[in-house]
Amino acid sequence: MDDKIQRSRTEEVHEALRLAILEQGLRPGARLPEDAIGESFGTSRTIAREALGRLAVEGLVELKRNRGAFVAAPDLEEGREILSVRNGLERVVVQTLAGHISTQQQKTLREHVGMEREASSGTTPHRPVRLSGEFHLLLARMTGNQLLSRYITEVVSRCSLVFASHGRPHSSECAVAEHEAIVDALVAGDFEAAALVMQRHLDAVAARTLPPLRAGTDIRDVLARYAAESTDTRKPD
Amino acid sequence: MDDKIQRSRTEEVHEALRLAILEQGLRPGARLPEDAIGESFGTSRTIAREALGRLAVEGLVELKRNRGAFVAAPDLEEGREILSVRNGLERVVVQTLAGHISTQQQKTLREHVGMEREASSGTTPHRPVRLSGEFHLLLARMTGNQLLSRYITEVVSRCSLVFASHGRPHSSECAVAEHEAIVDALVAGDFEAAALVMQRHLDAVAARTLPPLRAGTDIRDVLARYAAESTDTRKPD
DNA sequence: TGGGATTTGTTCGTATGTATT
DNA sequence: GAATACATACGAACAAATCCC
Repeated sequence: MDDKIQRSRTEEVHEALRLAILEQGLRPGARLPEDAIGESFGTSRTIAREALGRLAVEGLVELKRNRGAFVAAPDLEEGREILSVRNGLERVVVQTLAGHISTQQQKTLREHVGMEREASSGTTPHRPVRLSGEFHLLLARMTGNQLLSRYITEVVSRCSLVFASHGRPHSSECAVAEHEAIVDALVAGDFEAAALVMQRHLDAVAARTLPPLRAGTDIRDVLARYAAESTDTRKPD
Repeated sequence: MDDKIQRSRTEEVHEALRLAILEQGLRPGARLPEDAIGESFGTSRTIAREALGRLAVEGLVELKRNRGAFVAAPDLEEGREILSVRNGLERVVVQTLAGHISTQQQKTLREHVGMEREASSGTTPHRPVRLSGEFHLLLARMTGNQLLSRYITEVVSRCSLVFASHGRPHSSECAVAEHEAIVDALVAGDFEAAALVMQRHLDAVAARTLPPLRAGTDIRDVLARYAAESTDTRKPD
């Protein structure tokens, strides 16, 4: 018998696709035909279809009725929405964690930040970005709150997608320092301080990646925030 | 041709099942065989299966490998986790809304609270509960933030499930007064005040339904929060 | 322990709807 | 504007796993 846990075929495909999207092997807007996916993974359309369905729930792919699946291409307005939610969730994380960091956990966090620092001087392009995201996932998991972990995973993934769609390569050095400050604050145990550092960190990330709104960018991106003023939530298609 | 929007068969079943679970037509722990569902809705297993998959992502049903689907039966620890997350999300809601309530929106909210007040003196058992949940959904939708709406929908649903599993019938009169206070605070535009009222409201809800933690409760519920210190997230099955 | 009944996991074929020339 | 090409929506049947007697 296998000693690795039996994982459904669907979950395998789901995870693989997810990685491919986040690593930008599949770019935002790319088509995802069930046939092609099934063939790639040596399975049938049914599995591919189910995996796509779950990715759609997570917001990583967009499902268009009778037209198929596409890698989600969130616009800047959507990016701001996601960051707004993420802010609230990360606040819960630091609230839960502040003053309850074990020495073992502290060690784990310090080591991770160390890896980030190393990677930041390396040449691989998206490795620092991935590590940066994993820092937040690490924190979320330490809360022991499964739902919180799931949501953080989701918003971090979607943030990556937003950056992939609109961000230009940015130096992530400052992010490392900010992560360090977060760990310090959590260990110190002052919740308010930790919350503030976290919020400023996320604001900084946002500023680095969603800043422009300058001339030359897609006009629709600019208009979106004004269109959002009207509170209708239904979108015709 | 139909003038109502074409909705996929899957979505119909998904929504119907969801309602059935929330209205407690299907009790927590109940089996959900694909066959039976398909037959009930006059469709095949494929549709039922997909609907169940999505409900699983939302946390309303639990999928056991090769054993089928069951209505989720969250334990008290899970209930606290959900409420913790919900607290953070609702905070974002009031943060976004405070001071930005249009007169039309105010009217809508007042009317809803009015309905709640009426229903609270009625005899139907779960109607006040549903209305109470819908109040929060209403607020979430008013933010215009789609992700936030989705998450709030999910946590509100799961809270209902927690209450269904562990709550005893509780008078919801006080909840109406609390909802009123929230609207007042939002209209007044003081975010901090609104956040405080919202948090106290959720704490009150929690206290009414998940109060114990006294001697005699399941010890594992108490220990779980300490066990969370160790950061392993995998559960064997 | 074992075998039959039941339920899920998966595949593939047909119908339907959308985009394109 | 109609016909063609293509991809999805849905369903029926087979294979494998689990449960129960």
